[in-house]
Amino acid sequence: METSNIINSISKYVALDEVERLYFNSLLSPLKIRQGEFTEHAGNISKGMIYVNTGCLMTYFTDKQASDHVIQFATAGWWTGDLHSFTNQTPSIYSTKALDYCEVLLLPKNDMDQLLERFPKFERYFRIIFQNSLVTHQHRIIQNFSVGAEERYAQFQEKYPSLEQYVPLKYIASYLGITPEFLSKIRRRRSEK
Amino acid sequence: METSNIINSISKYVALDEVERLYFNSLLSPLKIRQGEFTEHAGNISKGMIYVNTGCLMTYFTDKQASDHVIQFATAGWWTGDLHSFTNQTPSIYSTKALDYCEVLLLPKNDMDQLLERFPKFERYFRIIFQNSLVTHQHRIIQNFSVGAEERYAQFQEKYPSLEQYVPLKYIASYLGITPEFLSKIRRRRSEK
DNA sequence: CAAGTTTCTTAACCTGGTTCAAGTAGCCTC
DNA sequence: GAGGCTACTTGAACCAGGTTAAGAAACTTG
Repeated sequence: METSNIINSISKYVALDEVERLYFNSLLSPLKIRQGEFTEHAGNISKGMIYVNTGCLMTYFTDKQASDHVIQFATAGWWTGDLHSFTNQTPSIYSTKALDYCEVLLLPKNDMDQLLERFPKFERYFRIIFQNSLVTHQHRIIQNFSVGAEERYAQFQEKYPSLEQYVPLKYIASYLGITPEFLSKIRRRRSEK
Repeated sequence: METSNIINSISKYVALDEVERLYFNSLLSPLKIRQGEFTEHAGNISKGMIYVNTGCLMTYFTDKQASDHVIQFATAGWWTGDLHSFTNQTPSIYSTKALDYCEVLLLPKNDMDQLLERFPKFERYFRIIFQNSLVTHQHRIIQNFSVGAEERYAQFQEKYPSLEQYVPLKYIASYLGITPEFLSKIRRRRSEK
């Protein structure tokens, strides 16, 4: 069943009965996305929150100089999307692209609103998800200020060991806030030790 | 009444009845903090989430080279504290210091747990607070990568116009991720135009 | 497998921001 | 109002990381 992963994940935080499970399932649209395709595109309004079942997506921001900045990779078990556009239903500043063949579940804004209205239990789940994510984001901001690119790269590898296999290095560079050229330099420097 | 601000703030997101208001009030400890004093100290376990009624606090991280990095300023109407230490009741890596005479409300972990257990309505409030904060943090990460220090400073002034009056420049520099010396240079460059 | 496209690397040069060291200016406080 | 803090500024030397341009691998797709 396509939604068993997410149900298991939610069950770690809140206990769901049969009615809740079925209702929640009914709100999710399973999507299959080929490598290189987009689930969200900057300029459009977010279609919804995206839960990743398999594969890997990245969401990134394109600045005025037309260079991209990766803000998140999402693999199995993660939520992704543009939270601001989702919340306010305003045009998104981010795009989300599949780095891989992906199977995801889409939860549109209206459905999420109804879900939370009808079963406040899910408020708890999302509160915890956002709370944890917030901690991670704070930590990332600090790391970007207080440690150099080489160490950030090492930490990235430690934290997401599987990612480097199938994410192009240039996107990892972007996530780390450096250029692909400089990441190359780091990798070289390191291999010489 | 010391807790009227926070009640008003919550009421923007969820409607509270008299029982809920009274119970919530009973969980909050009002604290008066003199300038320079700490509400939280790195190494200790978080005492709770802190809601600012008046004044201004900053929370910062001290790295291995003993230099400080400001992650947040909190003025009236904001929550602050170390969310990671709060959630997991593990020693904090941040310190929170009053830049000013402050009046704050403390919500300890146990009390928050009980509050959420008893009145799930509050889950919704905190879910929204964290969700919004997450959007802000994502945005800050991107800005740090995609725009230079001078523009970041300009954005900071625009976003928090009142702050510069009573926050020392060195802390603003730290928040922006630059040295006080470089902020000085930026200010000079700008005043010459 | 040949041709085209994208990713990754290398190297020379450049720049935004740091470091260090000194000086100035605004405080408290006695 | 003199002495001692702490905040802020200046300038010179320096460095982490960016830019540009080119070539080498690695993957498409015909």
